[in-house]
Amino acid sequence: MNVEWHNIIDNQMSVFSVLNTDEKEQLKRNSTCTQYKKNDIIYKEGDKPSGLICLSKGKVKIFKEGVGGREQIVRMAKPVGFIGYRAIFAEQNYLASAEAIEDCVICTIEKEALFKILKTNSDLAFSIIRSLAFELGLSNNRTVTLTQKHIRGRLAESLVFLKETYGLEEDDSTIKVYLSREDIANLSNMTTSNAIRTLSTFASEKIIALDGRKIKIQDLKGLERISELG
Amino acid sequence: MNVEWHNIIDNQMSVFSVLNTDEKEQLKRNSTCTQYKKNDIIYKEGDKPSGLICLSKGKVKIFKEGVGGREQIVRMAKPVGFIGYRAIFAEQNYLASAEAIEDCVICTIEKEALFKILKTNSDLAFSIIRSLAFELGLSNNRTVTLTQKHIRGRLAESLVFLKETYGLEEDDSTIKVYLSREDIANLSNMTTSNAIRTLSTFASEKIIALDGRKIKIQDLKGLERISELG
DNA sequence: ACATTTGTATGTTTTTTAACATATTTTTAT
DNA sequence: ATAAAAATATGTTAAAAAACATACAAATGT
Repeated sequence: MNVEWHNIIDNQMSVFSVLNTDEKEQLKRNSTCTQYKKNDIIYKEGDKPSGLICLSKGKVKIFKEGVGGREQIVRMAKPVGFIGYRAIFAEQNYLASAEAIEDCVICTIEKEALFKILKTNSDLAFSIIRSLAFELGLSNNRTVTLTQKHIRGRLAESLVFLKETYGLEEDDSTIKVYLSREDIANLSNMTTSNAIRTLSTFASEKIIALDGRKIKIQDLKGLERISELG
Repeated sequence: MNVEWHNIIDNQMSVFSVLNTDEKEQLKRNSTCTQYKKNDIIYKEGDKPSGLICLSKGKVKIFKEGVGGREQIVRMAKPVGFIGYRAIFAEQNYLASAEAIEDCVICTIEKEALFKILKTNSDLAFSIIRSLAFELGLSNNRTVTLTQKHIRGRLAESLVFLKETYGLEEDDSTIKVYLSREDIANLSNMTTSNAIRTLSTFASEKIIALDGRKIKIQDLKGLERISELG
């Protein structure tokens, strides 16, 4: 627990870096950590959030079910980051579901303890306001991208997005996340068939190289060009 | 100026209702009001926000330019409400443009004055956090709707959305906003031709009645059914 | 009052993408 | 180890929506 906690709270990148020792101690006393296996559901659309979920280890997809149960991924989370923070701050139930795409460790901070500190620490409030506003910008961008770009543009953008979110392996070309073709399709608003087909086309054009779920980016500039043109 | 100000600050619906008299006075001293004519641009994608813009009178569309300059409306603002608050709180430039679709009166609160009060008033901070989180939920919903529903479903949803946002005229059926077919198309992610065509179809099915830009909803239940089915 | 532009309407064609079908490979469970 | 299930791959067909073309009406400027 302590090591996970250190990861979340004391991390330089964390919004909690603005808290003092006492405040951190308070949050810690009101938190619990849990482990999830790959493919485990962390929460489902419609559930009531009990606290702020922090991802300490592993990767998580956040998705909504649309027309006919068709899944749209709206966010890909990485450590250290929050999951489901929109619902807790909007004081609503979850509007999306979260599923572990790798084994994960998450810590949940109780809502009351968090809100109490939020009430007195304006730096934390500013941090959260900035995060939500930033995320809203991303969401509006995604709306335009997914509705206006063609299949190749959407897939190219998703690959660039995955590279920027999770980074590259030591070889400096393999995207550091291993998604099913179906997940790639659900991220890019297309059918699984079309994701497979278009990935194959990119591979035949030497823009990427495929090896199972491993995706190597061979021509980043080319990929970005396809993404921009739509 | 005073009447506009009253409209924005003292309104029950306003997030500023949590402020005390002194705080309201502070904001007022650091605000300016301007008038805009129909079709005037209030700000453009890429501009730097100078303050928090409050819409006191009139209606405004917020839109992004996508592939090939194609416009996607991401929000429709009404009085009393904010415009461009995402950018100011994310501390970014605008990611969308705002245009008056009617003659408008707007008041701009200087960023420094607003942030100063935000620093000391945690209720205001909570209000803003809740608003941003709520809006993020709407944005994610829209992403799924616009990508997954078919033309009829998207248009039906837009009409219901416009009715819920702006309400109905005294006749209890005419939507209280007068948009061009092009704007309706840009709200619903379709071409102008398809918006015109599908509106005509709805009219021939007696779901709506058209008279110029006036849209009467004749069968709300039917419209909602089409929207839900996609 | 007239010409010009802008908005509305509708038919036809073409492109894009989903749906469907069917193998083949890989993973998982027993 | 082997059967069953899931994931991947690719070809074909069908449906949806965009693009294009053209006509007409309404608003606007001179």
